[in-house]
Amino acid sequence: MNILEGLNGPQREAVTTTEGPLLIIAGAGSGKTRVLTNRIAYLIREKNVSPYNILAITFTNKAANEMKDRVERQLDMPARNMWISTFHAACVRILRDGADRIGYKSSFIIYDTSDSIALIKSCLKDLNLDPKYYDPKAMLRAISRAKDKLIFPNRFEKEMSSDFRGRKTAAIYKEYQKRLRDLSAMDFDDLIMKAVDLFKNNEDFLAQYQKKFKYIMVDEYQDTNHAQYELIKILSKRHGNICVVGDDDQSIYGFRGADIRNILDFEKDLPNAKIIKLEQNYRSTQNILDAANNLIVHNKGRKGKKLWTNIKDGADIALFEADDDRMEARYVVSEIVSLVDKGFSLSDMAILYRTNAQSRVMEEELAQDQISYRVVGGLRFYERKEIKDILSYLRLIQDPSDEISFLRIVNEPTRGIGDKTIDEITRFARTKGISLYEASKDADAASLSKRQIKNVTSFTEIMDQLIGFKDDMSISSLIEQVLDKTGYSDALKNAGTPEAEARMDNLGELVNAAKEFEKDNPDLALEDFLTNIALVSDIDSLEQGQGIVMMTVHSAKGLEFPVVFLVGMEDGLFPISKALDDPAGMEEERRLCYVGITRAKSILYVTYARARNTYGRVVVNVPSRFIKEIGIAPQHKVYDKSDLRAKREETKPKPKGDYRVGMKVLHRMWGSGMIVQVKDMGNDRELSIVFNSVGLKKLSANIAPLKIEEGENG
DNA sequence: CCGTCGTCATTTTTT
DNA sequence: ATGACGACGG
Repeated sequence: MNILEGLNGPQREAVTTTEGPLLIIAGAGSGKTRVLTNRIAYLIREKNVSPYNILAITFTNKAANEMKDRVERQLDMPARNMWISTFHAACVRILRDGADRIGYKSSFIIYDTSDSIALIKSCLKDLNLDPKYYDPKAMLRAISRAKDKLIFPNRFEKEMSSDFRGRKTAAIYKEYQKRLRDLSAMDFDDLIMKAVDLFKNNEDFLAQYQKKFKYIMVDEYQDTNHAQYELIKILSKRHGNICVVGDDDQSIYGFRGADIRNILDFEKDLPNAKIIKLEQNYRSTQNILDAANNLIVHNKGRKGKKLWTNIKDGADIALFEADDDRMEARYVVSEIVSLVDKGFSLSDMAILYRTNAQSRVMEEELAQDQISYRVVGGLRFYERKEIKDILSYLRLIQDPSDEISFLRIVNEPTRGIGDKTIDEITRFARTKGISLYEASKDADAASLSKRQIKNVTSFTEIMDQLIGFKDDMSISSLIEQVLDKTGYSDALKNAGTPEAEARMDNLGELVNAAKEFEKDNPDLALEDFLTNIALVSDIDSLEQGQGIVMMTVHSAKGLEFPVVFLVGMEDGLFPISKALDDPAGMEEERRLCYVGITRAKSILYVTYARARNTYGRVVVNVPSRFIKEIGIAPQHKVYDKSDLRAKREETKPKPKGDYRVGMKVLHRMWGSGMIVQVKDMGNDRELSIVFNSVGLKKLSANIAPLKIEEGENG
């Protein structure tokens, strides 16, 4: 079997252009992964390149694993020597190798967002700053953006010194980095920034890697930030064989520091670069592609390309206007049922939305009809409280000097160690220059009461015992021991609530995950398990299973489904309200919508609701401007909503009919919108409705059954 | 020190 | 609507 067989012209060229810088503009569904895997196979088989010399970077672990599998299948040999991984995973590997050169232990731990926020809070306390004014999340965002741009604390300080707040932010950044180092911890952004730093300051170390990586490939290049760009640039400097694959129309991570200029300016950076466009789409029907093309031409800053396909027109795009979010969900469910009747499988379908919060109504209505579903993302598994608690125990076992983990679980479950005791231990630890855990072990020496000493000692005894287990026990058994010895299981069992039961189930899942990990990586230790968990996301484990999947459009990037429901297409939701008066943001929303549309292979549904429950309030919206841009004619499909209405009333009886709009303005909103108070005469209760500016204009038309009374405030 | 009550933010998107 | 977090009283 020939590697070039079945490839079209541009694809073939992309596979065989192995030397020098190459930019592949790969439209959605243009066989990008195939090109990348074949290119690797071509390098090894035809060009006699050693797998050892190849570095392939993908965006998600899922994509990395898929690529690894496909390469292995194609070459019929294990890809063990090849680096196929995400930016973050590759950097962890590099950093563990060179950690000592930047003053880190090679066993450094990786902080996720909530760990980072906890640490920022702790820094604020030390710096005597009010978290009300210096919002930890906002601070972390600022720091994160700086790291994306490789701005270290010193430079940040210089650049931000013009105002008071900037100086304080710089101080927080500085303190945060210092604390991270003391804790031998790195956050997500550090992984990239420190890897670049390590290379820049250690020529011999860099030379080693430059020599090794003769051929570098980067997938989803449009989503790289400046730091990632620098990393690639520095690594590829020696051999110059850098191949990046991306689609400027699918750049959707600007909020995370992704710099679309990386792709738009590729030729400027590398004047001898070759550019290949893959414009033939093998995924979707012509109708779906037309929709996508119609939409994306409204964006200005793009390289410009037009997808085409040999696949026939296919079904019209279905557009549905629901009265509210529940009816929208009802409609989706009824369509799913009829598609299943027509022979579609649930696993052929996906519901995509802009925000995670939208999954809720969908879940309720799917459950109502007993349709199995899976929600990807949202409250991620590894971010649940009980999971984080147990992981904190594991981290503390791994590294007893980890103070954030220590603080998280000293009193979880409650064992009588409160703020007073912890303050005292902290003070003691600081004066002696030891870690909190060491200080606890020396509780007698600290000025603690008898009772406090007893509580603290019982904690350290449990911990010491667990630490003793570490080396001669599997990870899963260790987790079971943690659950048992710390009393965590007992505390949950005693609670006896259904919610505690769910937590127990999740912990069971964690034990399973550990068993799975042991099976796949028999030679790896606890440290590697923790690293793996820190870098893995739910989407990575999305497998062909039963049930319809639900996820955000962001999560769906890189995936495809025969049937896609793109729901919640309303101005203010998609595009999100924050982007409404921000041209760059609007373009990103449009690209996001483009990603959503192009996930569909044969059937695409677009739905929106005129009113939607948000923050426990009813919000009246207008259809998304993108619907017009796509050019879906409303007459594509006409539905009789009466049975949907009936069904909705049946499942969730709502007050009907005779509202009285009091027009008492509770709160004036952005633009000309407002919140008004409404009296529901049917149920004798009051509720408030939010009207945005356009919604207000259409008030009488939109809410025909409502009787509007004279307002108090006009 | 522990639990309960009230207040507040949350809804952008994630490695 | 719901959950996280801080303030209070037992």
